[in-house]
Amino acid sequence: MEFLETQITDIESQLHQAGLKLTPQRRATVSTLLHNYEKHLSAEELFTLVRKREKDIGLATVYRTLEILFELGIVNKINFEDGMSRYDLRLSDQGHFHHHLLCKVCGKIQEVHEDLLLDGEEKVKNKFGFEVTDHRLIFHGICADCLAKKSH
Amino acid sequence: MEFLETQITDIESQLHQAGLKLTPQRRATVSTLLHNYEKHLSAEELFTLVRKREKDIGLATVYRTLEILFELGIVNKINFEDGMSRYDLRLSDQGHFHHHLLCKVCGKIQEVHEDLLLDGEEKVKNKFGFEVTDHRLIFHGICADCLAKKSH
DNA sequence: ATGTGTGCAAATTGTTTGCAGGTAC
DNA sequence: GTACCTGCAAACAATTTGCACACAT
Repeated sequence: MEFLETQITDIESQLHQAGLKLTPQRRATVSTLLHNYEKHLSAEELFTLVRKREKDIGLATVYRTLEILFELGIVNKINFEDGMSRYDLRLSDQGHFHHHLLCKVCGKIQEVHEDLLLDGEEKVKNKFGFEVTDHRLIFHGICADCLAKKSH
Repeated sequence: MEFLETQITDIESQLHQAGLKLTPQRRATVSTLLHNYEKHLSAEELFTLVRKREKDIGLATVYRTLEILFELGIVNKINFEDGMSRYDLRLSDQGHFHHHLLCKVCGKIQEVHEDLLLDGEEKVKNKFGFEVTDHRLIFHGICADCLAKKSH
């Protein structure tokens, strides 16, 4: 768990570099995000969780904090076509090989930490002169659990 | 341009198979989509274009038509994180190797029709037991034009 | 004192829905 | 006449914004 504290300190200095503060509300938000990094929370879901710990916080602040974290490149904003944005921490050690599997039966989201793009970014650079800074890769399909249930 | 008529006839029979009709409003919507297939229109943008041709149509109908086309797998619904869904025809001849480059400077969206995923779907199947039916791949970055302007 | 941050409620925006009527087989 | 479709306006839901106040330097 000291691992999480390190991450928060890290984020705090990134905020300071941008002339921003890590207020109690922001600390609670970031910390809750860190504790649920694999859950792909929406702003409202995050808000309900944060509020359990920090009663003095409003939904707008959560939105504003997420926007800041997004601008600083600390979180990714991902849309799984379910009507709202979901937020995903970009932990410094996991590089940017981070994709998703979205099950269209149960809605579960799994993470994939392998490089499935291989030299895709190179190809794009060579062929289109396009300089890649980030990407979104979501596979839609049916997860192992749902496949098993289907063929019971 | 008969190419487009063929596509519409094709879509018409897919609708009929589902017990649905290709009404004048739907025809105008589909046709406008076909004529702008590389533009990644949002529902409202499409609506304004359609209305030029077919005055007797409402925004709700465009949304309903797009929803039907999406359910039938005729269009993809893609979110470029700009606050609304955009719609992309899945032309039958281009397979499903269809990715996007999103320039964060000028907002332009380019299409990539090469297979950048290689055996990615295979890997996902083997490692996670996840059966892929579709995917979304968007590269974020800076397009050639904006790179050129930057280093003028 | 200036700039940054806040909660709350109101405003905004993309999308969906209820409804009364229209049309095709 | 049954099932599908429509436009319109109202409803809805996610997100943003205006504002008056709070806090730190």
